[in-house]
Amino acid sequence: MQGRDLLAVKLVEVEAYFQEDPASHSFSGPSRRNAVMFEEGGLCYVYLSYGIHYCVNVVTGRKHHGDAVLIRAVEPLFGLRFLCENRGFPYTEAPPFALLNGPGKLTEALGINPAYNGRSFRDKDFKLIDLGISLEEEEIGESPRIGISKAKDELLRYFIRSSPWVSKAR
DNA sequence: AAGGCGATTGCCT
DNA sequence: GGCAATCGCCTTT
Repeated sequence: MQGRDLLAVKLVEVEAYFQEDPASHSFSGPSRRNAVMFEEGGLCYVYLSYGIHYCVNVVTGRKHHGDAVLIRAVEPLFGLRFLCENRGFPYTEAPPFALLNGPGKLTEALGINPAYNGRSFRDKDFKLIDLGISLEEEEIGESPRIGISKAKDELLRYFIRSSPWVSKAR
């Protein structure tokens, strides 16, 4: 974010993807699109979904091993005005959950686009931070991943049960 | 060179 | 719940 106020969100819903995982973009090995998935963990992988929306992942594996976590929903912490503006929502203190409860929605709100592909989440202006919040086991929901056609039964979607910002079934 | 399809969303019924 | 919108990637000729 350049020349803008701070934007901050909390991750409340994610999905895990692994190299040995038929549902993962990395399953068939490196390609131009998924190349960043095979870099070291801590990088940002952005791809175009359905020719319309961008989705953002955190690369999590070692170099040459294509693992990543898709960010599916976030909760606003700071910069709500910009988040609303980016989505074309009128600003209110309590915006509808539809502002951020989907992988293509949150990238639009945060302004994440293919220019972010390959960036480090440790950059000064683009940082992923451990908030140090500890959750009880039963607070973390598990479910099959959404919108995939392979490995449908794997419970690799994780979400915070108490958060109203998660995208679907809680 | 060409065609099928997807880690989605929003609108319509 | 169904479906159109939309385009780059990947696979196949």
